[in-house]
Amino acid sequence: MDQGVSDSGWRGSPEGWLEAAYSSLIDSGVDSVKIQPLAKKLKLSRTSFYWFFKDREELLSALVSRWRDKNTGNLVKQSEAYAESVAEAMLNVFDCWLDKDLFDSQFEFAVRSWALQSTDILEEVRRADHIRMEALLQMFTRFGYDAGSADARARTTYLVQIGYISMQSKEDIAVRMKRIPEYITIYTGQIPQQRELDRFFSRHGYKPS
Amino acid sequence: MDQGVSDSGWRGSPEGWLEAAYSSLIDSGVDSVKIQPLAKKLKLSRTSFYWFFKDREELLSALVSRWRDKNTGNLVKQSEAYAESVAEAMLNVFDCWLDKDLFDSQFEFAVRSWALQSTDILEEVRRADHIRMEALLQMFTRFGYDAGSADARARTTYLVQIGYISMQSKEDIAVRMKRIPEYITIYTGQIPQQRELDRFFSRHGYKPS
DNA sequence: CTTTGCTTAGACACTAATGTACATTTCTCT
DNA sequence: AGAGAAATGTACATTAGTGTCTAAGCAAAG
Repeated sequence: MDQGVSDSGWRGSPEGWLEAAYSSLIDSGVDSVKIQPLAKKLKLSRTSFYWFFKDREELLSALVSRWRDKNTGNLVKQSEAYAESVAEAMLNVFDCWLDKDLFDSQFEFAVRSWALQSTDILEEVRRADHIRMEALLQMFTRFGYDAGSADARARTTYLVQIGYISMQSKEDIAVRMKRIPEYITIYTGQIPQQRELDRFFSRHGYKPS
Repeated sequence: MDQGVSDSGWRGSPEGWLEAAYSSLIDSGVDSVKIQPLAKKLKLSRTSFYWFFKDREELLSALVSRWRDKNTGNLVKQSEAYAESVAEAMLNVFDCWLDKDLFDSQFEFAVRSWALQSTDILEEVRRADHIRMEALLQMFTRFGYDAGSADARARTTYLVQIGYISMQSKEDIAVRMKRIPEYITIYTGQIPQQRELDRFFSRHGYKPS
């Protein structure tokens, strides 16, 4: 039977190590994901790690799977969601940038940085980029943009976000919300309806002043 | 007297080590910048390093200075260059993205990744982002955009590029050139004149088919 | 032809990490 | 309560890096 993460006396578990690895990865990069330090944080013996994972490599693979399953999946899903206008469709995509459950920016950045030192990861990242941009391209095409325009707009939408992530800025949600209408206008070339914005704001629990 | 980098029998020099460090940094990240491996590559004794640099830290600092001096300086300069229209001004900025002498993308990416594991570097990167975006904001303001629009456009311009860098894609110059007019249209909201594009293409040695 | 100022290399002490072998503890089930 | 599986810990061998100290090499200036 599944006995959860922290059931009885068992202090370790694959999930525990993975969680610690994740948290180390996102705030200091792959090279900080080392068994000895993780063990210290978890207050476990270093070697007990080897009961759950073959070696460090296996732990890192688990981390990549986690990233792949989360970020790309949700972005594609949001870009395919129902919408009456491009503006609304764009706002669906923007949900990802504001909701940690849909898209984990820190994770994203850490993995991209990791790609610098591993060609396997670089491959993985490129695959993700392609899938995601393709989904956005589809979205713009669906709303009647011609090929060239749709391509540039899809790229702009995606790359601005990747760039933003790469700035690692920790801005207030209100500051970011204020910029949304302008972004929509630039990306789609159309001014969003007030009711579209209101629907978006409300689902993110934001009240414009 | 200054006797250059590789004058007589002297095989090492501060420049030699710095160059090796740079090349290791841009293709495998900071953690690969280690004295022992660098010495191996340079076919020098590991310890001779300490004649030129106090320690590894000092080498890394030299690397950061190099980055700071190059990338931010040129971007600001290009954003301030003379232009008759926003489109032309944008194209001046685009020079950076196409000319390695003006802006080193790989270096940029490596430093940003480094910021993940060092708060000092993060500070440094944030300072650079601020200075650069401010310069672009100025540019849009100069051409009569209102505050909100100028801000979003400056951010878009800058972030798309940072995002692009972060994709580490190695695309053909022709592929990138084809997208330029669309980008200009999106970023500025105005269609660029053919003669403006021609001037831009020509200075980058590109002939549109 | 020797001194002086660079320049290099070898030897040492240290630290932090990896993974393996084996013994031990603790929980679960009968 | 005892067997066995699940989880942990101790000890060891190994590797790759750091920085310091010291002896020696070489090039040009005197």
